[in-house]
Amino acid sequence: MSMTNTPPNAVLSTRIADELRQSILTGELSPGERIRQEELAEQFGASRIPVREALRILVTDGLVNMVSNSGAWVSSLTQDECSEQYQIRERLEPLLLRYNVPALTPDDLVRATELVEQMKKAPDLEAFMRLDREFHWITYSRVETNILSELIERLWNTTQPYRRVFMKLVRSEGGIEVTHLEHELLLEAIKRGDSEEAENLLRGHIRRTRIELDRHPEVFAHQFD
Amino acid sequence: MSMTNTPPNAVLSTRIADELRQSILTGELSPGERIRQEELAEQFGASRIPVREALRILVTDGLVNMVSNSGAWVSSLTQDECSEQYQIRERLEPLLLRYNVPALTPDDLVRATELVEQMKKAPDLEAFMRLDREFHWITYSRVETNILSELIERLWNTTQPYRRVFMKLVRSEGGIEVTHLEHELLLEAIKRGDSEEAENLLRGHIRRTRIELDRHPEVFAHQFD
DNA sequence: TATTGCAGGAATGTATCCAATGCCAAGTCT
DNA sequence: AGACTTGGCATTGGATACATTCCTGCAATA
Repeated sequence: MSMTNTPPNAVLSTRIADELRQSILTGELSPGERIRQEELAEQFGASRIPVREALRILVTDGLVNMVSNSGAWVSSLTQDECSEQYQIRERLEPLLLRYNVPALTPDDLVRATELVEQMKKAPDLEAFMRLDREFHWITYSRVETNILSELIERLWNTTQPYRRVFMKLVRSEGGIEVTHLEHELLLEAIKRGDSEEAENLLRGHIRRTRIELDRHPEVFAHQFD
Repeated sequence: MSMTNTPPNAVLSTRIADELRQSILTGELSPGERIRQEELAEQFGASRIPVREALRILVTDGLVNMVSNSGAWVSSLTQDECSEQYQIRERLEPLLLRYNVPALTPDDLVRATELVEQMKKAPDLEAFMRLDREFHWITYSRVETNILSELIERLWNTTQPYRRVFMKLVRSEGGIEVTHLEHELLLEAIKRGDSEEAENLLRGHIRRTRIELDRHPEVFAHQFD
């Protein structure tokens, strides 16, 4: 998972893009929030040119929207759009998983097992989300797929802010148990090398989340900060 | 289908991007071809700034690759990458079709029927591809899906150069008949409102093309012009 | 009172100039 | 002769300054 490890001496625009991406993924910047070029330029001690390039990079990532002569905003999703993205994930992630199952190494499986256990004892939401992301990503990144993995990472990223709010809700209601069970079943199928069953379980895992999410419109209540 | 109708007085960078996109889609620019900023700037009578913005826009479209301090190229695909994109399309386009089938109007169906007939008598390859694209797009664009349709248009665009070469091959061998039959069956299923069957037919249509394409490595022979 | 028109200002878009990077070839050392 | 270094050139990256667009608010008029 590329998790945006800051390149130390890279080109300025990509460094700014990475910083911004992290700010969005950690929730420091919220969906709908306005982004002013000049403000950012000052903040980074740079001119507006690399800031603009950075914003365009984030448009590519789906994390920012730009409108001509108007400005840039952190991408925000309506409930329908978020549901749509989950439906796309339902169809694509099983495909990526199928590519990977035969290629996973014993080390991958050990690590994945550890992660499933650690998730059960995750102290807070951020820790859980990080572990969850790493777990799934291990099962996705053994085979190098140039387009599919990027696409899916993008979908994870754009839906992350809403997943955070949603998980906070579900977690406080104790409704996280099903997720652990799903992870265990999925992991077992992967260990057996049963790609087809793994695909089905993963589809169901994503699908259940989508359907639960569809029942929580309040997650999408406060658009436009 | 947004087919890039040049906005007359739009922002310069987007106009340049649109022109370039057309050049790539029509085959005027080939995959792997180098793109020099200054050259383009001169060609458009502009400075390099809007050219750079245009290139970033095309990166978002997947039509251009940029490398820091090195340059930009028209995106090129290996055979594996192209096959991967087709597999993604196999899973996503049926989903988009399912959204649309219940919403299609009688006019849509009339137009789609016309297009299927016109495709049979298409005088040349470019005409066929244009009609084919319009046919499928009619069945995709009645329902407004914000992410899915963009995604699929992007996949169509990035694979277009290879589809062109491939179709030239198949067409000259008279192997286009199956496509016409598939289109007819698909259209009939849509007319009946049978979303599920339409999904299956569409998946098969894309899948067959992918498998045939997999058997023609010569399509990907001349990378890097 | 509602609507239209006109500024004024703030933010984005573009041009020009300069800096930094990377590639390639010529030269030098071993 | 071969491999490493070095300099120059072509190209991209960034800074400053200016032009353009859009939005907002006020005022004038119907």
